[in-house]
Amino acid sequence: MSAEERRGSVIRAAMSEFAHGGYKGTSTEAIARRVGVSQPYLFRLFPNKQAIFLAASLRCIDITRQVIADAADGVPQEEKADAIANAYKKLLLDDPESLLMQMQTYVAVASAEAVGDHEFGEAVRERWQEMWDTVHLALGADVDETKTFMAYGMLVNTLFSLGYPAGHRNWEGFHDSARPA
Amino acid sequence: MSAEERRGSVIRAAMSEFAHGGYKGTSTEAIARRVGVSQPYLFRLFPNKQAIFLAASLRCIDITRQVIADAADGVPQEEKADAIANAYKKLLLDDPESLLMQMQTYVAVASAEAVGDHEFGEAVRERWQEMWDTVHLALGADVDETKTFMAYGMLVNTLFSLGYPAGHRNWEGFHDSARPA
DNA sequence: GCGGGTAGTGATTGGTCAATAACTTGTCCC
DNA sequence: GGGACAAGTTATTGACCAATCACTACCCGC
Repeated sequence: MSAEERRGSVIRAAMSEFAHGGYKGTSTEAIARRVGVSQPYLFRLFPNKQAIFLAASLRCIDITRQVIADAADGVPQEEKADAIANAYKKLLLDDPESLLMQMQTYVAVASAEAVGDHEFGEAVRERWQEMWDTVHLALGADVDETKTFMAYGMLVNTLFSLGYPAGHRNWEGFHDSARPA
Repeated sequence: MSAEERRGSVIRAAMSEFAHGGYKGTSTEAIARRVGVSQPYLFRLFPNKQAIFLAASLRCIDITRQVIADAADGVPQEEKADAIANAYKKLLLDDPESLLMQMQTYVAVASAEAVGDHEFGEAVRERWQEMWDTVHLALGADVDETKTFMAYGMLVNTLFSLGYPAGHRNWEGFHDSARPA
């Protein structure tokens, strides 16, 4: 297998492992085991653990952005907001690791920024902005509407992370499929 | 110093340490050093590391809830939303560790729930619900208004965590004092 | 001045982990 | 068939960490 292909599998494995364990709580050994290679080989493919985490973070945001873009594609303007919202809810249900990795990314950026490391945050912000802009354009480039839409998304993220069960009153008004089991 | 007082200082120290390092990234040694006691003594005051983290999480939510309650106290109904929003933004600026700890709590709950541990989440949800209800009552118990208000709060959390600098277009529409430096 | 309870420490243990260095295997080209 | 390069491994190192155990120091009532 070529190094580039291996890097791809490493990123996929890293997303799963980091999603559950976070940066510190995930060993490079665990990632290597999931990929099926030896642990030291990871350091031939990436300079260090941080680089693997960054790649996983960016990939996670890219996937989300793609889900949004696909959902909005070919849908009449007035239905785009619903289409994106439903696609995002479906993503959360079908692939809960995606939300976990997203949250892990946020705390990792916040922690890095807090100690003066801005490189990691810069890379994440760049991709995150692409996601924001994808939503913005799809919704007709209305600043307030985009902001409100994203705000509800972040609230869903939080309720989902906190494990609020289906039927809880905080979920009133959200579509059924947005609720965790 | 009494054990109860010590527990208080431990929780305060733990909030700072866990905020920056997360659960796995923070050693009990670091907490003990900040408190000024030996590391093994922490395990006389708390049964284990998890219990310290939980106490720090709950305290963090309590503080936020109190800030909200104080801000709404004695303010005319139509100004409460602004008063709470401004007080929350002030909290984020004055005490950034508070947001970090909040985010660490969210990922910790999500991770715990993902592996079938619901006790930690249950304790956090209980306190978080008190915070939600405090906002809900202050804003006049309108379900939709509360939800939108909280949603904007969660978006501010995310933008702040990602370290978006002041003046960035994503912050348009938010009050100046909500922007990180 | 002594007994008991409370606050607190030192030493240790069994385990984990990122990263480096040195070595091996396979393959393709000339 | 040999040389060169890419893919991959084993062994190791130096550091860190949660938790337990046995011990000490102080204070209070009597």
